Amino acid sequence: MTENPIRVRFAPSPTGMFHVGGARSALYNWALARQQDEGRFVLRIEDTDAARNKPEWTEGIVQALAWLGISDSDPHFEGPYFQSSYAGKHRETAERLYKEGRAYYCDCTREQVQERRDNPNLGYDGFCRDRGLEPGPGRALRFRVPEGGPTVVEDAIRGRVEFEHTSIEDFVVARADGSPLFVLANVVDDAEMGINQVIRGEEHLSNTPKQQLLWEALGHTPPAWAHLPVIVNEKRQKLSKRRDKVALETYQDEGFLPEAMVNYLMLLGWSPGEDREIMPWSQMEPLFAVSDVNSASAFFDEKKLRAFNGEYIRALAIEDFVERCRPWLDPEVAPWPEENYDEDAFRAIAPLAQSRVAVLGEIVANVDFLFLDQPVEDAKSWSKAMKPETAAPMLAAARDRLADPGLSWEPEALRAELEAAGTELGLKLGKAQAPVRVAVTGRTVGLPLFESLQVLGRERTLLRIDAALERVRAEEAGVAPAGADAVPDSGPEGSAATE
RNA sequence: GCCCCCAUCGUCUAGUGGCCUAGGACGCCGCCCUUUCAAGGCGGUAACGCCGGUUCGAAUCCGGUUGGGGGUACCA
Repeated sequence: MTENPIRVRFAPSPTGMFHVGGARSALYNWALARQQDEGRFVLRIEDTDAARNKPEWTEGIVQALAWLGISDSDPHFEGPYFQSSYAGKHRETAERLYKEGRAYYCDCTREQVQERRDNPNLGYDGFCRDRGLEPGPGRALRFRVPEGGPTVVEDAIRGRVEFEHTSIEDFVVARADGSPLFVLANVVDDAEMGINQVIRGEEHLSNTPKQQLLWEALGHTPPAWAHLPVIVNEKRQKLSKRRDKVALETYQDEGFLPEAMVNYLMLLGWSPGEDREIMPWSQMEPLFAVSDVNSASAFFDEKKLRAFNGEYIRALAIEDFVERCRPWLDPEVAPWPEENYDEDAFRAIAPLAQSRVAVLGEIVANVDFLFLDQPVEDAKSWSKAMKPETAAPMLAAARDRLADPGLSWEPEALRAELEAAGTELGLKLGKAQAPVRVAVTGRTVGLPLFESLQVLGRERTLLRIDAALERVRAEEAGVAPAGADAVPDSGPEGSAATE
């Protein structure tokens, strides 16, 4: 279509969070810019709304992009530019539009506009079109939409879209105070920055005929358009920051890998074909084409994202996995006392956790038993594992066997002991290990038990089994568990004890 | 209301007139493996919204219909 190198742009307004929909748009734009040596991805911060414009938010945008792999140090990256710094150009253009008769001043108030609509289907009836009003207080500048003929938008994703001019009102391009509106500023900036391909969300499709009219009025060739389908929630509504989980930062905090997020986002409306899904960015980048983007809205399925994330986590080299877990092990956020953390212990157990976490944040619950003074208190796990008939004898037997000073503290030996203890009580290993697991980790589910015990160490294992045994016996005797670590728990535990 | 967009398994999609008794992935279900939970292996469930055309032939083309969605600001 164009021989000139592609220049696309990503133009978010700084709102304090980075929307996943914006992330997908950015990625699509980025892929196109990267496909050509001279292709450029222009970042423009639309900060005209002074109310929501803080420097740190811009920083957040740059960081979020970098997280996705869109680095401002890449030669294909240009900017950031700030819309606010083009205010002069915007006003100049508005004035030019007026001087050339393409726009006129209007002193109608909002109420008058409402009253004046002769056609109930159109917002403004063009009352001031030919009144020849001069610029002045209270007068907004409206674009004179040409009479007759439709404006045809050629959209790379949707094809030809026609808008009859009778359905486009004379829209305001500059407020009474002279400040430009989005529709104008956006066009002026895009033209100024040489943007020749606009890829953005479908919510902008209805702005497009107005913008195209503006491009033409200004004597420029409009860019090629592509309107991406919106990303929706389970109710099939556009993802909104008010009610939906849309902030990229949230996913980052939970432990989603950028590789997985990028992979998933790319697939929301586009497919590399050939039944391929898990595919690194480097392979998708050259394959991507806007014309292949699906036109139907897409549901953001976190379940599938998690599955992808798990895949990527499992594919990590163990060293990498350990490093990536760091942020959640940080003393600032970890639930255990800083001095309890043991790097060697973590590294020893990490391989077992790698295939068990779907998001990195889950690493904490998997290893906390190693670093907490006491295992976590989980009433459900306790009542499920500490069955009155078997828990006490099992714990006692386990204690006796594991306390044997001659026992080699290794998974195979530990397993053999617990298995034997269980057999004596008529319990299969599955049942036999449960009380021990809960005594030691606090939970019924977790990493393989014998390796866990190995890393935890003999001392602490025995201490925890003792404590659990004491508590079980106290509960069986109908006495409320005493001691500092006893956590009162009514309902489920009481009923379990009477079973 | 009006303008515009959209429509294949629950979800994301492949499919561009015959290769489709519609393929993959996530989810879900079952089995295997198994110390819990994962992971892994095997198998299964499940879709072309509806009605008309066009055509020898339609998931694919056209019209309508229904149902979703987006936009309707002196917001971006």
